[in-house]
Amino acid sequence: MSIKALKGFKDILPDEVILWQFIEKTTRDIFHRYGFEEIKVPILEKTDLFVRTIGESTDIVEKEMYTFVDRNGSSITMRPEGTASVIRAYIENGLYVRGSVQRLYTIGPMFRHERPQKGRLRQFHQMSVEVLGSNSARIDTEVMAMAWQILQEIGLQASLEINSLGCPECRPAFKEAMQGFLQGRIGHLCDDCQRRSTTNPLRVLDCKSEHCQAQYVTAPSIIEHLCGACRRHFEEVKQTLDLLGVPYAVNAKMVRGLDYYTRTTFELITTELGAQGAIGAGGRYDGLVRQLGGPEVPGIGFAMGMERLVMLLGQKKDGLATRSVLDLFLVTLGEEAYAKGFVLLQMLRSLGLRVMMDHEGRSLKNQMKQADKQNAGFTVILGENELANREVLLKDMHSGAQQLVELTPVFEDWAALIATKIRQQ
RNA sequence: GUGAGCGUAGCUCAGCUGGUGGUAGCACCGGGUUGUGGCCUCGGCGGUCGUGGGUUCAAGUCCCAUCGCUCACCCCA
Repeated sequence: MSIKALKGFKDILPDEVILWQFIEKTTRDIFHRYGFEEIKVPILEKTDLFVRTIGESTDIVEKEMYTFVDRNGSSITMRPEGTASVIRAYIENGLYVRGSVQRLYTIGPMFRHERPQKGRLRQFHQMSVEVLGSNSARIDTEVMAMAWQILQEIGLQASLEINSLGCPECRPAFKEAMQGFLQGRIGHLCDDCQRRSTTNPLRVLDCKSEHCQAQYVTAPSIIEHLCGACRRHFEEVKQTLDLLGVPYAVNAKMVRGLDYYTRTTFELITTELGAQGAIGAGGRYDGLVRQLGGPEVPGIGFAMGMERLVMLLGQKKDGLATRSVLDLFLVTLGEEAYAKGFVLLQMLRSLGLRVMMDHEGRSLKNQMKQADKQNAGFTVILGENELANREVLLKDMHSGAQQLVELTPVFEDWAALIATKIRQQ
């Protein structure tokens, strides 16, 4: 085996795909129930799109993007996240209409050149939603309630943590307060926090060092620095979450990695995934559309990591991962039966049955084994005797019971007769 | 980018202080039934011990390098 997949790029094999399909189907269904429509956007975009939305000094832009020069010399990037592309499409296609609210979702791969580890890949997949055009705190709540419902219906445990990052009105004051606070104890902080205190003072709150966290107990709280409007917004979000019975915890120290967030931010967190606890995250980004050259349209969205959901679901291993099943395996004996069987096979498929047969010239016994391996519900045995008598032997593979099914002289009717018989069982 | 651990059959792994690669499990193929699966049983296929160099009479085992994987840091879905 000489050529292998790239580091951080994974094949998803059939057994695991079953989990993916279950999650995707469940999630799509919920998206639709909440009035979301699917949008498909390109995987490649101009580099500038991500630089301008995600933020120049974020880790994603600084060192994680798959960026290269296109044949015409322009810089293009494989998307590291979905929101930027969706907003671009929203503006470019004029999806905004005065007073309208768009609910969009998209599912697909994202790319970040990071060092892979448990729950972190270079190509990973997200299901993400965006609501564009509403300032209402109820939208924030709806989006979080939807995320919560998805986990419920998939059958996963996680906790919802929320915070408010304020707006351009109130954040500068908090940033200043934070810097002042850090200045006073800069010598007691870890190297990372010393660096962050100038580059991105809010980030220190995320530090995992116990020593630093001990310092931050008395740090200024963003929530206490919110302006009146942001405060009222956050209060309404909390109240309406309570109203819907969605459990959450306020985490005033939660910071997000993308620069565009304003007001409400949230994360769905699990402790069962090693170091990668976030299985979904999002927030409000009220200035983003305007910043990209669109109208003054507020937005909110979130993304869930497919691989992390799949991993969690896989860990539960409660028999959900049943293999795909064949309705019928067609067993033939002899040349003539094989020829007739091949035509019958196609006719049965046209009638909607999942049917397979053997082309390797295996013995009856071996064909039965194949049927078993494929998890076939039934086998139909078509041999010389059956052909002569115009009948087939239908065997229920679970009970082992078998019966003769009488056919007619008209070959074209056989498939329908067999299909009917199977559906009666 | 930094650190640690691990690379033996398609997969999961034994292999002690160096002394001929395991009747190992799963999977796969075939027999035990001249037309019948699962269970059982018997047999078979299957390995450049990641790669290259070194030490040694002798290296899967020790040393060095290299590649790969994994986990963690950073950051994030």
